[in-house]
Amino acid sequence: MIVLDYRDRRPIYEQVTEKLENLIIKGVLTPDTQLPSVRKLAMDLSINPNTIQRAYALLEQHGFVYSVKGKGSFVAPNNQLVEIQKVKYIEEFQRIVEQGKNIGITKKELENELTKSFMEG
Amino acid sequence: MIVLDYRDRRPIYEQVTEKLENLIIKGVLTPDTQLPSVRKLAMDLSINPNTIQRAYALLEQHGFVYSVKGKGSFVAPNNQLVEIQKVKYIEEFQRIVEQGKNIGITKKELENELTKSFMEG
Amino acid sequence: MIVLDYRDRRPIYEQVTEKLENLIIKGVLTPDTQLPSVRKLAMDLSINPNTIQRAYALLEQHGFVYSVKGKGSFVAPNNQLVEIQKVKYIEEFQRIVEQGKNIGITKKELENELTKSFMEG
Amino acid sequence: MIVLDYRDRRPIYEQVTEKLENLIIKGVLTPDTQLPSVRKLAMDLSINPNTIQRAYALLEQHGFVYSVKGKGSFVAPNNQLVEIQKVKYIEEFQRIVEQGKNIGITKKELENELTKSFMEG
DNA sequence: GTGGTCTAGACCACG
DNA sequence: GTGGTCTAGACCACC
Repeated sequence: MIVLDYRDRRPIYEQVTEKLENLIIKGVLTPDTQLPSVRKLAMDLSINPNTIQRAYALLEQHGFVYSVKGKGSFVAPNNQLVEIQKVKYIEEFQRIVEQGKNIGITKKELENELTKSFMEG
Repeated sequence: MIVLDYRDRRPIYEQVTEKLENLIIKGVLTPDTQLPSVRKLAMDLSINPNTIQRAYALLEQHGFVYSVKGKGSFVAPNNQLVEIQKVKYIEEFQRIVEQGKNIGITKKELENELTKSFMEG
Repeated sequence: MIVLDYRDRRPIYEQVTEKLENLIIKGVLTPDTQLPSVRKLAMDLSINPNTIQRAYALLEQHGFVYSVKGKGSFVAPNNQLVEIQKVKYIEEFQRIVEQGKNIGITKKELENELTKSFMEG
Repeated sequence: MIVLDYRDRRPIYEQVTEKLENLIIKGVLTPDTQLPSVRKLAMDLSINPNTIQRAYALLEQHGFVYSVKGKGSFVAPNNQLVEIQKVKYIEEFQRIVEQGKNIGITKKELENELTKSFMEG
């Protein structure tokens, strides 16, 4: 379900968080579904439980998950989750566009790339 | 000429490198112009000379600058530098668009953001 | 495993880098093998950890190694590394042959040296 | 007569030395010819006289030149000069061949490069 | 424990 | 004065 990339420069817990968030947003994990336990997921990915713990904490902080002591972690009902996620994404998108303008990229060029990206995928 | 952002998660030497590369690409710093000395720029930004040293080393690696011991660091004649830079940028842009598709962003939304970004700036 | 030559004019971090690259190319260090930690290797060679750090950073840049924060540095799967290395070497070889022609060395002489070198080793 | 390359990583005085040595070995500068004065050559190359001074000192040390106080520097009668030069060169050549063996270069490959280099030039 | 960044201060080679 | 290397020691993020 989740594949880690140790050559990715980002920390493992961030990768795990992102992957799980994507699964939730895409609807693969539906509201109130129970996530695998910290220990189990840690075993599956053969990494340290602390790392999963941290990822789950982030998920909860981001509002994707709620945890019940003694029971486990569950997917939160995604009310405005997608919206929040989108807003954050848009902010990053604008940052990178700004950076592009700094090195002389034109609007046209970016639109072309956009078209290209949305054709194939 | 350069303003550091200590809240930026990236290391300082990377920020300095990027800022200087932008200045070169934009033509503010023209070929064979002498950059400020390692020590002077360090003083101006009130950071350690080693950090600037590292930034300059990166700039040299990237081909934006050539350094002569005992003389100083100079802007390199920019042959295909801008092109290389653009290619790298486009790759990153595609990565982020891909990520957007993963969370359900539509082509239309991104095009709107593009228009917005290019209006103001 | 590594022996430093303090009379060598090249900086230490470069010597370390080269030695490790050779070990990887020769297959002594195989893909995904963990390198000694920065601090340990520094102790073994009785030099400063920063110097090893720099060597490892170079190795990563050259694609010989990938580093994971908190875990360690590992030998990268060597895709075309050997080929790239060879190309660079050939370039340097041509440079030195060119230099030889400048001082009147003949092809014959160099061929003799070649034979000599490949006999002993 | 001499062209400097400021992007060459070697120090200027070494470049000057090498260029002059080559001119002497090739016979362009014949024994007892007077070299340009330190100040004049410095002016011609628009570099610091100290640098030329150092190059001339090296040349004298290497035996390519003898200097007469108050008169100037003169090309030495090249008795065994070429031989000494060759010996040094051969040593370096062997070093680089050795390095090639370390990364798995074969004798055949180097012989091919040799042939290539001596064809064109 | 690991890798990575930064500072402070020294020293070298070069011009 | 310049760039470049190295040491010593600190701190951070990560596992």
